[in-house]
Amino acid sequence: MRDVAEHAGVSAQTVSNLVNNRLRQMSDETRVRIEGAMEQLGYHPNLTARSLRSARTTTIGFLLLDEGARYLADPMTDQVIAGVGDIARDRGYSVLIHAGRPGRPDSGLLKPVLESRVDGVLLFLSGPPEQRAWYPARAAELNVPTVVMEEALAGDEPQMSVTAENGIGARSLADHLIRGGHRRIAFIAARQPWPMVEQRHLGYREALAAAGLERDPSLELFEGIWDAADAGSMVDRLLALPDPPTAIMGGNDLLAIGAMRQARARGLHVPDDLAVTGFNDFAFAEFVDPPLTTVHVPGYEMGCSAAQLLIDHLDGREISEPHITLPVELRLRGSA
Amino acid sequence: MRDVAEHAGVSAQTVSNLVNNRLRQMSDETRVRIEGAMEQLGYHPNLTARSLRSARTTTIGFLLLDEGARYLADPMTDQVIAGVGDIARDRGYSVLIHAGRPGRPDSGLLKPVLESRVDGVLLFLSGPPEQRAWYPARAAELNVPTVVMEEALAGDEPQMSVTAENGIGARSLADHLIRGGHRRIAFIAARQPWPMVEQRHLGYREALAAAGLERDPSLELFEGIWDAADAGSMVDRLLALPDPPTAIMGGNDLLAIGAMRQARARGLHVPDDLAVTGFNDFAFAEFVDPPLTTVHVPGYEMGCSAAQLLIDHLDGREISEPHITLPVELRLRGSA
DNA sequence: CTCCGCCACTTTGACGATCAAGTAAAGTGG
DNA sequence: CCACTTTACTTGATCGTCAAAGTGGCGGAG
Repeated sequence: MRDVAEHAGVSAQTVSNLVNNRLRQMSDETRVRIEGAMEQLGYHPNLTARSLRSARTTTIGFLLLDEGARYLADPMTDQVIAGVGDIARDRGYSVLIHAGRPGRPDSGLLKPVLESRVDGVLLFLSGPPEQRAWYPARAAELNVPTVVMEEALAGDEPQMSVTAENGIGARSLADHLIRGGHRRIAFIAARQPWPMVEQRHLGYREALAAAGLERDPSLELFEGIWDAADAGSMVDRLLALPDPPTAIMGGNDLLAIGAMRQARARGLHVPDDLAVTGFNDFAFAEFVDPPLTTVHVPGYEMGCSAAQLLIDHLDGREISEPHITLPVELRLRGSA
Repeated sequence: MRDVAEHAGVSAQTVSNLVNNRLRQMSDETRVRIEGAMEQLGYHPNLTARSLRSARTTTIGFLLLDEGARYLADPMTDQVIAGVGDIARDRGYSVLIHAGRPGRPDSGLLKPVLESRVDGVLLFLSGPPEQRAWYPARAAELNVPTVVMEEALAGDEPQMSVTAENGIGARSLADHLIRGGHRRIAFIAARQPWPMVEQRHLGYREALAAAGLERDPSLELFEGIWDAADAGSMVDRLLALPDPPTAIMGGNDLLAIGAMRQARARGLHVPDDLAVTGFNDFAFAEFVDPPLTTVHVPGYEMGCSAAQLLIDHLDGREISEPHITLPVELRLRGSA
């Protein structure tokens, strides 16, 4: 910047003013001269220096707490990332992805915050609720603007949140099964709890209760790592029960697909012998055999909303509603 | 840092020495005192300042050039991101995601480089080859370590590269079809070219040539934006030909699935009336109906390799082979 | 007893920008 | 013609860290 200033015969501050669009007091002549110098020298402002001085990085953190890369590789998450990326690009922000290891809560996940590399964060958590709670609390302590993803907050926390109507979706899925005559309905998910899947589990139980069906713990399985193969072994265990289920609700589409495959491998017909439902409605749900009955969750829109919320906050804009719950949509297809 | 120093009764430089593990000259007593002060004050070094001073950001850029969020939302890309994220986390690096708009090549994509926010970049390009070429060239000009993804480089460029055996994969897929008696084989892809898909297209043509089959341009369609619906309309056009194809190779799995669906909608049986193949072997390929014959591309491993290559280079390690081509694997299933 | 070298620090001065305050010159009103 | 405002800049300090050079005290060699 000093070079540019010298080249244009002005002070560095004047160059800074131009770069930051403070043109209220600058002659066109000077502006043109500086622009020429910048062009000629191939100058671009150093964002690191700017960040240091101004204490703003124009970067938001996409923080994932999860085993291995499960969460990051989830076909739901990439929709969210796409939404976040699009909004961030339009608003002039960058996105820093950082993954933390689960286990005892510690600040590893929040490293980018502690190191002052981001202005705000999007939090994707997994694990038991009492462990998850630690992170937003710590973020509040660190006074960093935070959007908690996929978690329904009570509304009195300092954070913002974006989620989908997971409970409602699961409930209507279960209602659909119950209307179809099913009385023994199983719910399967992975060991590592994802908040949005917990909401689905809750919706499932509510539907059972509302229909006067008793809850059977042996029909609720939480095993494996969100992999189709894990669904297979859970299906085996369910079908080996003395009174096996006639319908299985998968915590997400992947488990549903794994379940359907295992059912077919065991000679069962879906949906006649065993109904199967998914959740998320990822791009391929309608192409599997039979087409998957699932709930459409607007991942891309969730990413957009979250990024918008966070960036609006960072830019000091008014935020009308800090807790967003996006609607879902039942997609009845062939599998249930 | 100054606060910590004062608290511990030493100079800031001494704290810096401890933080950077320069313990050669430090009494245990002092070390313990400083550690106590850091703990007590909740001190964490400011990475922005460190970056400014040391001209290193310990951040790598994941740069995507694409329309909307197609590339980012591709089920292949998220595998790659997962791999990159895992390696980066283990090596102490962060990942900055930045998307650039396609069109006339400009430095928008390389903004994080120009602004000195990253130490090196992973380049995911799309568009015509002559436009793509601009970016690695510009990156070289800017002297930033670069790994070009999904593109087969000649080997004399300053950049590194990671790709998969796309040509070989497509070739063996086409060979399989030809062995199966197919003589009219179509190839469909999106309008916006992705490098790895070009390699596949090339492999397809090589296989035809090797089998003595004449190439028919009306069987090679490039339309839409990598969406299943686009595949549908391409299938319509192909089947309306006077001499329609008996097999369709999709540029990726998504198009293949869209093609299968359209074929079925028109009352055709896959694979008997029309054979369909995909590419990538994303998680759901084996669950569609019929299970998709495709080529397995190791997305996660590609991400790992790319990140490793780049970070090894940044850390000054010896790199034995800067151009990596990972093997693919033919997955013959039911669709062809 | 002096000198040297080593140890365990301290001091100084960037890195590249921004913020806050200052100033010369030109313009305006009475 | 003077006082005051506006315009178009400039100056100096600072953000948090790290590299390089400096310093005081102590032990051992000569």
